[in-house]
Amino acid sequence: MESVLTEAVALLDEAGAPALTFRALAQRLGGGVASIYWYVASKDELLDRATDHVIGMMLADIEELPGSDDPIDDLRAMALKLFDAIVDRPWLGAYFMRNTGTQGNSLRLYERLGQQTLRLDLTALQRFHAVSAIVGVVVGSAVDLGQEPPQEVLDGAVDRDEFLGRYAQTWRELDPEKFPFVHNIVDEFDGHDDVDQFRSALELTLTGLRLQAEA
Amino acid sequence: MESVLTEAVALLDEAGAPALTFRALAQRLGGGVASIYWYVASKDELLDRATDHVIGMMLADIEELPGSDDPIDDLRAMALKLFDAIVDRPWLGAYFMRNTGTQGNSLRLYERLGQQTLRLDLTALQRFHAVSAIVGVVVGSAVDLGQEPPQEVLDGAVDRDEFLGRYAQTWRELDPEKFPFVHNIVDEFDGHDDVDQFRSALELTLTGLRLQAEA
DNA sequence: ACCTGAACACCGTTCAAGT
DNA sequence: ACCTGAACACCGTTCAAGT
Repeated sequence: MESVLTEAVALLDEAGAPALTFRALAQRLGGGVASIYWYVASKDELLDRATDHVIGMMLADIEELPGSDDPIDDLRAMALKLFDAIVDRPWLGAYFMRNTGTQGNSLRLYERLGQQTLRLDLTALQRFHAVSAIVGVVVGSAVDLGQEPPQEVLDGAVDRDEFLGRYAQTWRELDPEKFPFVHNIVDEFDGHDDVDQFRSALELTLTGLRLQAEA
Repeated sequence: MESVLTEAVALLDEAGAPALTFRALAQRLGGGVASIYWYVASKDELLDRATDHVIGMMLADIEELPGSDDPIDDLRAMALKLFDAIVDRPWLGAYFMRNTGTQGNSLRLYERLGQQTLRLDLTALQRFHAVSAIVGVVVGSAVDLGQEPPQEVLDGAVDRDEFLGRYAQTWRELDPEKFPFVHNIVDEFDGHDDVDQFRSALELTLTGLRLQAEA
């Protein structure tokens, strides 16, 4: 069972979600296709368990964080750790936090984030919404990451900066009258860093949260 | 071509992403499977174009909004319209704003959101990040919506409140020592409204943004 | 308890051929 | 320019059968 999940995650890491096939997995495990059905009932369950498996590792990372006297600083540190893990595993974007409700490591992670809000002067409803918002920021960025590489970049035929630059160029050729915003930000888009984008989005949410807690 | 997209969207609306099949689509169009390949080069392109098609309708909705003297109020109104549209089409969650960079209605929508930030006292970088953050909140909530209905609810065998209540019950049975946060918010989770959750997440981001613009 | 081979139904995609 | 039937390679899943 353990090795089924390990190899499933390895396949996902190596070539993304489409690479995780019962046949490919069986071959790696040196067995038949149908054997896997003894461990999981369906591909959905395989994906769920594989995701839960890596969330378990993320959870271990997060529990090692030092912690501070500011719960919002701690939330930021935790969210950044999550983001880092998703950068390393873009396929997670599609499955991360899919089943918070169901038992397992997703729930433990959810709890861990939520515990920081217990240290803030908020109502229970505000806490529930705050954690949803933070998870939402992470998932929103994760989805972005999950579908960014457009095959040419994966092939190494063209690097990310060149790819962004190409898009930026088509933006610069748009009518400035009709696309004033795109023209305003195109230089920022060109060569931008995903982690900066994530940090900013997170910061807006955390600022709003801090204000709410101090009100 | 137009009818290909219309029927594709109809299939997606009726039974979600798995229902959109070249064979199902061909049958609806009263033709052969291979015919569709004269209009689109692949299923990915079909999905992209179908998504762009509905984003075009969302864009029309958004352009009808009255507009106010407060750009942040306008951003909130636009984001809520987007959320409403995604509630009606949960399958959008997986594809919404997947290709902002590429031409089409996604880019126009992106521009439209961004134009509101031009009315705020921000740097170009802050504007770029602000719009990403808002889109992120929408996408984050959209993904949540896209995977919520767990077949029993779709079948109508059990309604949403009952489904949430069942989860809430398993949460209440967890050890309160290990899951203090979950216990703190379980009553809020039970029977919660998705739109409230979205509004709160959006509000935190918009509050942060307003503060940034006034700094 | 754990594994297997072989089949089934379904899928996206291609291609040579038609009008 | 537009459509077709038939095939190909691949997929998740099942099942009767083995150890």
